[in-house]
Amino acid sequence: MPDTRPKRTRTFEDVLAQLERRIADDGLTAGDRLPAERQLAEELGVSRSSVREAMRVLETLGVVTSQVGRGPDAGAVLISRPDHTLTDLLRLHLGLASLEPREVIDTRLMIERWAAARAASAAADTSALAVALAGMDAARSAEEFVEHDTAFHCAIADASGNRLIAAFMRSLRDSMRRHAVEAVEQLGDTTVLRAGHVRILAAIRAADPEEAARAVADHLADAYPSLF
Amino acid sequence: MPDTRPKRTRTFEDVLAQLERRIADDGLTAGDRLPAERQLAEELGVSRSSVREAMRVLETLGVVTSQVGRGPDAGAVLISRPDHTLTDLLRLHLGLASLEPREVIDTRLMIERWAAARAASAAADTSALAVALAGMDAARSAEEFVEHDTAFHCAIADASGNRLIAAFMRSLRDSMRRHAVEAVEQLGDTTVLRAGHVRILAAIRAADPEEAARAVADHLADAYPSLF
DNA sequence: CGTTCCTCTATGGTCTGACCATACTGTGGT
DNA sequence: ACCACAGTATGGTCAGACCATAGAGGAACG
Repeated sequence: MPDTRPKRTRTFEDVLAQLERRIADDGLTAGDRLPAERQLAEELGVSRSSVREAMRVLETLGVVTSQVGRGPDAGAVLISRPDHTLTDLLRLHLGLASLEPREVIDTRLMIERWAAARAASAAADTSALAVALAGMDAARSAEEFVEHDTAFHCAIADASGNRLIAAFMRSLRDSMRRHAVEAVEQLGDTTVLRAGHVRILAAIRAADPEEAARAVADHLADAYPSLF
Repeated sequence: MPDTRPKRTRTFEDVLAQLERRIADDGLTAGDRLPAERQLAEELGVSRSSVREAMRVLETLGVVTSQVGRGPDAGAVLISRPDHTLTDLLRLHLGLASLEPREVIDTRLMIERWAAARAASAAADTSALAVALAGMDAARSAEEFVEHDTAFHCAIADASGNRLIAAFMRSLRDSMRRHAVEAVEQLGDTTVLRAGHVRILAAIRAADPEEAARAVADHLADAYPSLF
């Protein structure tokens, strides 16, 4: 008897496993539709409540989205959006005080250094970076500035070509949005931040990975002086 | 009219918001209990189904765990386990083909270089690393080897002192477990891997961050030759 | 033939009420 | 002091109902 653990399996977990298996077996990808809740319940021999709880899990994990109504777009459609999941994850665990802001900032620094270096090596498209830069120059409030600043830094992650890194970057920014606005307001003058952005962009365009990483590190030190 | 979207809010999302607010306001942390489902339903004026769906989301995000029965340990208890969430997230999105293994490996390399360097700088406790090393020497199968190998690499992340990084590392390893076993089996001889581990451990003990990062990078190149 | 309008229907979202297994609580007997 | 047993609060599940939504499909009309 190798398995002495009773390890009760709840019904919705079984539904979850069946759905995951079905996705793998049928080779379903983003855009494909899952059967309707009532139909799934009947097929699997469970109640609709259990199916719904499984759907809620998949939705939380950014794997499906649900639309009411009728037609090709209605029902549970497979998507691929890990962003919201990570954002919720970080926000909640920050709220639970089980993660320190310092840990999040350090993680962001790690990611952004890597992404900038990678973008520089890959001769990535930098047009999104330029657009965000212009947006920051036109910003007339801290919130507006932070919005374009976020776009700039997420564009760096996008330019790295790694979607997992990019999703993580977006989530880190989103979960720290409040801190970012406060930091910008405390700073008052944003010219030093602009200089940092220009330097990062130049390094990526010059295909200089090490300079890009250094520029990012220096820029974050400017943005969060209290943490360095 | 900047916001024409009615953006319907489902009941369980409202419950989620209320719960998050309550956690923040009451300063609840891991170990504290949430009210019972029936009580929450009555307090918030919603059905128990909606409360349960919200609970399922929180459970998926690694914020609560539910125990049946009665007593101090029963009911919904706040926890702090982002590990399973991240693991599920990666596994499902890999299954959906919305993430390439290459992206996951790259992410792991980024994390582990950072963690090793940080551990070296922080003069971290390396006893867990030594234990895992001994475990690998005693391993008599690829699975067993990978198990201790995972422990070794997670110990590096733990030693960095950043719990977010550590959780991410653990999830990356878990979601790539199958690949790791295959890689070890293909490699056959594990002496080169052992040498890499010894070098990493030595660098961390010598408080040499740059050598630690280099050692990790070289080691991963040895472990996944097909990807470099 | 095309267009407009209305009805039908499948969908997710919500609620109610019930029953079950579980695991502690408390009581009563020894 | 101990033990056995009924009580009870908990999450887990189910069945069935109703609602709002939004496309599908046909009917009426030009």
